[in-house]
Amino acid sequence: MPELPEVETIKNELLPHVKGRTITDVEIRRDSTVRDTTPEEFKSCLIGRRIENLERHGKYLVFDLDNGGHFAMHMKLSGSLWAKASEDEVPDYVKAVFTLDDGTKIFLRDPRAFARMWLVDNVCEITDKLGPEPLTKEFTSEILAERLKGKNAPIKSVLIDQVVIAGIGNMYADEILYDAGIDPRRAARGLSKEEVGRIHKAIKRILPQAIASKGASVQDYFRPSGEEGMEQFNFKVAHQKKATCSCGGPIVRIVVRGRGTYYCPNCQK
DNA sequence: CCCGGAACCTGAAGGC
DNA sequence: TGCCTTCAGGTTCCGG
Repeated sequence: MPELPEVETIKNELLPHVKGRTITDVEIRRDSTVRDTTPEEFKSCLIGRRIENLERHGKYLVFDLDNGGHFAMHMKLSGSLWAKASEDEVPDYVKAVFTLDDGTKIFLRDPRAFARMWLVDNVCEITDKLGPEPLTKEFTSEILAERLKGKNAPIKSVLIDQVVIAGIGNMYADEILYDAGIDPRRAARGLSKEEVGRIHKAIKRILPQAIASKGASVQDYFRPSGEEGMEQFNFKVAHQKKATCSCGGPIVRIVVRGRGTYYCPNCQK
């Protein structure tokens, strides 16, 4: 599922295909993909616009347009963007197609049909709802401690709350807590300063490593080339059904606040 | 404020 | 083998 490292990879790898290109056509194959406006208005606002840049905010991908407007996408569980020369084979489960002035087609592929896109006047509409970006210099251990302060919810739930930190989802939260050696059920406010420091260090290690691997292809994540990411092969606990930890103990799946959670009871206290 | 649950979706996995 | 049921997951919204 696209989390911060996957959306960052999509942004990085899609950019050379779209930067400076003008949108010549938009096809919406499933109306519910477009939010807050009609597919017709969405199309008419995009056709003829040049794409100046791409931004990632948390798990959101934002296209900057030459008229100062933007449109945003959220891949939710199974969305991916494929860039193809026009006559190439077409992926399945396509919900929207963008044609560019050099003939490139950008396909929104989404088997679960949860992905959404919408027009955005000001990027603040997106960033105002999000906590800090975890990979910035400003995101220190002290800031993390501040964000966790007073929260009685399990640390796993707090880490995936986009209001607390932007971009961490279910699978990376599991990997981060394994790396930090913290039981996912621990109350956030009960963590010591040293333990918060370990989580902070794990965030700063796991997310860049996943970006270097071009994301993790579990479920339906693909890069714009159609290739898979490689980070899933580095997972220690996430989605490791019936696996054994390096300590010799079993990886266990539990449910934390309704989310499937993998961890090692022996290594995570 | 905090929490739980439903809704949105449908391919895949599991049960019989 | 094949049919049927259940599950997973991010976000939003509603209700207690």
